[in-house]
Amino acid sequence: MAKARISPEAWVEEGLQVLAKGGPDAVRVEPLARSLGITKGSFYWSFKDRAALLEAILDRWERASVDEVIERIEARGGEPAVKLRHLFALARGRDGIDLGRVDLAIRDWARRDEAVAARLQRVDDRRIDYMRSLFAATGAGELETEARCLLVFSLFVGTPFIGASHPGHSRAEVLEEALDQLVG
Amino acid sequence: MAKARISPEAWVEEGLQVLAKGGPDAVRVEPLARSLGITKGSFYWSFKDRAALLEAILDRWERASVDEVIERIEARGGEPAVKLRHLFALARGRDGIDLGRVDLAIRDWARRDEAVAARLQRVDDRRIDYMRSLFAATGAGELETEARCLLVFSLFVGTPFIGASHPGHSRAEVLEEALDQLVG
DNA sequence: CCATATCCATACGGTAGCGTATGGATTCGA
DNA sequence: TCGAATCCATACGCTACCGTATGGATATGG
Repeated sequence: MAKARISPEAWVEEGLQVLAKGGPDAVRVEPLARSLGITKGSFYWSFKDRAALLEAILDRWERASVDEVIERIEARGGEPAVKLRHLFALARGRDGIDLGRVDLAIRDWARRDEAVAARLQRVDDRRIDYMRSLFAATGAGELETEARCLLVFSLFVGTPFIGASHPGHSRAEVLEEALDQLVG
Repeated sequence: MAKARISPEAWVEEGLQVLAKGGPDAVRVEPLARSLGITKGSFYWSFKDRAALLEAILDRWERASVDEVIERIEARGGEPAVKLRHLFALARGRDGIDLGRVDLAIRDWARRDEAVAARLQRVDDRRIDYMRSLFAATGAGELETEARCLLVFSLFVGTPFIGASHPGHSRAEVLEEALDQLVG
């Protein structure tokens, strides 16, 4: 759209949007250029090739979905249970980009790309480390804590994938109840 | 590989494998033909086009991952809690094909294709209906039951997506503990 | 004001897959 | 056994995208 000059970050930002909506296979240079109202000549000035863009997208995702999220939660403070719910909400979305969808796309992507899988493992470890520290403050057993981490995390990951309905209740209600059972 | 003639089912079977490994974008006619040791001339005899194959793949998945699974569980019988664990295991894999991976690929696919989303919703509803009937037999509250269904289901869906490790415990251990907390 | 670095448009060759057309091979029924 | 139906190979045109090359436009500092 904008006739103005495009920064490398703009490619990454647009790439995140497309990744969220269509998966990594949909992140293509020429369509991206078209939706930015520009040609790919610009792209190959800023990036070596398509792979370099995907790298940059993953970098941006990692920063946004771990560092910045934890930073915000800690800045806001509160009880561990509050922080846990805050974590749940904040990891979903932020600013313009839908972090939840990006997250899902990357999880699927990781299943067929080792480098992405390694990066995802690092990200998940860091998130669960943080979650564990919050659960630990509530004084639960070790294995029990681990199980709750997995439950909360899979609730976070799995829920948006699930297409079922709950007769008589909204998904939000059921989610709320599930979190109650887990974090009190 | 086989020089022999190829049945339409063989295309679907191979398509499921590829879908599980690489997602719907990887299900392409010519590569599929090559891995079957044949050319696409055969394909366009049995199928109208690529979309028809994807349809057939989804049909096969729906039958295998709902009807056949529930059928087997009921045939085997047992306590509801046993059936729930049985369901958990059986929905993962069967015969040659890795139903768990297919499931994940389709979930991601549903995020960008309405028809697939509708079908997934139908499948998930049927699975959760069955699960609800099992939980109901344990005499839990309504909303609590609904929450447990969502938790078990998201555990099923989310776990294989999660790349985190659990210091001191294996994933299987943690999963076992989580299921204990949910179904007893 | 001009020279140079920066950024972008256009054109090109190359690859991969889709769907069609056409004819050859193989199987099957009468 | 011999048509006829079934199944498959090959060749073709078409589209979309990747990455490169080259030159034009635009900014920027001296």
